[in-house]
Amino acid sequence: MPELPEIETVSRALRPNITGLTVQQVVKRREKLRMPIPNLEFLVGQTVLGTDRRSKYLIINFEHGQLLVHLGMSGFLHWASPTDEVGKHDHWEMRFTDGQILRLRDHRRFGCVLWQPKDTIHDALTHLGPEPLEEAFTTEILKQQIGKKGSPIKTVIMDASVVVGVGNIYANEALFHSKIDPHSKASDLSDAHLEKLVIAIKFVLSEGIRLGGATLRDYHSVDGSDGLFAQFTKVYGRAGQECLVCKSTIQSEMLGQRNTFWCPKCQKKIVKKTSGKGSKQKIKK
DNA sequence: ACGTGATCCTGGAAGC
DNA sequence: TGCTTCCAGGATCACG
Repeated sequence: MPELPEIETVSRALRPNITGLTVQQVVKRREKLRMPIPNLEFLVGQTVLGTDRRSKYLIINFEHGQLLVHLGMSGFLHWASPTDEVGKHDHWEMRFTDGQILRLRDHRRFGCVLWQPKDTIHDALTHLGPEPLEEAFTTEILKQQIGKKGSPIKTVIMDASVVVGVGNIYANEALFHSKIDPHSKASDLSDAHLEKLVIAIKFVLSEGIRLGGATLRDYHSVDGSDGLFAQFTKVYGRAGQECLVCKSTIQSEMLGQRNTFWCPKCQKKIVKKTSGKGSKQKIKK
């Protein structure tokens, strides 16, 4: 389940190895992932200038544009040599003139490969909200993005048009760290709550990156990755277990079709009271 | 305009 | 043991 920290980790790891390589061949073994893979034969002879990330898209830079690779939830890139066997779910690859092959494997096929010509923005990226780890992502910006949205705050922060890169695991964890009940209506949050939430989102994503993408749970288990995942999550996947802070039982429930975990004691449901003149924020148990 | 929920896909876990 | 059912997830689309 690659989320923002995993993509950032992949981008950083890939950069020194791929930069400067020249494409010899592009091989498409399956036409359709989540979206059709475009024909990219025009990349032959072009040299990789570097890698980047926008939202959960890995960006591979070329002189005439950018290759956007989304790993969906089960996708990953791996290096191969010409003699390596092609896996059942190796759907696409770039071969370079030095003999290395970069393969996209994605058994659930939720990923996609897109091309974005220079100085244009692909349709898939136009509606995206701010990057959570940039300084420009502030309490004020989050407040603007939320506007009058009355949905549960957890659903709202997972909406990529509000802020990108906050997947289910990080949404659960960020709400735990900010002590906000996931059911709270987004528009009911005060500036103080939003400030805590912004700090928590930045914190959990940064921690994810620091741990090299800790949430690679159903990833091919490289030794120790499971341990990192368990060490990272305070509420996600811990329904029925003790809260690590207060020992209350962690609750779980489907919210917005996603499994949601929270501590009923540490996390308070926020309800805005609109009695009489003006409105006051009140924290309700 | 906004909110909700179905859909895509498949390996592995859980249940019978 | 072997079969079936369920679950995970992000993005998109249809509908109310």
